[in-house]
Amino acid sequence: MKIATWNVNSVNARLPLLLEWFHAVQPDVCGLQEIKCIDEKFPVEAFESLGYNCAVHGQKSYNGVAILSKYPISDVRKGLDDEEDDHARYIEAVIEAPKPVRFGCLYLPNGNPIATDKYAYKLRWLERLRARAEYLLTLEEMTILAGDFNIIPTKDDLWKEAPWLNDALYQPAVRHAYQGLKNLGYTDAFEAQLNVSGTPEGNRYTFWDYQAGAWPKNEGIRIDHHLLSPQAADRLFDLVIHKDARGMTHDEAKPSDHVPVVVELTTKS
DNA sequence: ATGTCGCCATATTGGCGA
Repeated sequence: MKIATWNVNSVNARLPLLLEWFHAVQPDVCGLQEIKCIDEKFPVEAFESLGYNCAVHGQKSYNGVAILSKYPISDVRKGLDDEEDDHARYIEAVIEAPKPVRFGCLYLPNGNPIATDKYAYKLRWLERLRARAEYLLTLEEMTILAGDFNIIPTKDDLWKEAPWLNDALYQPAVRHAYQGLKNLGYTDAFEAQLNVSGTPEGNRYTFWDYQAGAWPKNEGIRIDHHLLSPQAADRLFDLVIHKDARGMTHDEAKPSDHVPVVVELTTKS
């Protein structure tokens, strides 16, 4: 069972590329972030024609998340909790596969610049995510929290440390909060797979900025993650970062600045 | 830090967010 996450930077601007990729890769489930549209403008029919069910939590212009699934989707939840939050950044649902998976798709706040309320919002959002993550573990289900975390977990997850020392993606408090999620009992799928089989072609980045020639210079960072509950981690079989998607074009469509990351779980009993 | 994107208002460009 293939479970993907992809920050697409506008689902409608990216649609031809997305359809090509979904047709080729055939993930069973995919979380999308930064769809940048309201629910009514999400291209449901295009994805349905490829065999996907859609659950959408959209917003005008910014943010917005969605879950696509070849299996039926149930128990859809939009938003982390009851706290007031005018950003659409979290959607969760149960994927009704033979072995059901609870899937949380998240777009964590960027938080820059760090001396502002944007950074405080990121830290608060991390506290709220931790509370939800902690609750989900009590269910003792196969659970995956995946998305654009806007967190660079370690020094190995960037090409050079200096430019990031004052960036919200690499602050000690933010990295500590990510470690805290792992301390609860979640496994970072990339780290776990790295321990088993190394990094294919040496790449571990999931994002390359549009600016300053970051992509041709391979100045990337790893910020798109899958966190697996113990029940899901026990079934981790593979993880593939689709680096080639960063160079994809399709007619007039340009690539996202993020690439898809696909986790494969075994379905044997 | 910035060589770029995408969205939107009320446009034919500029502000915003990333």
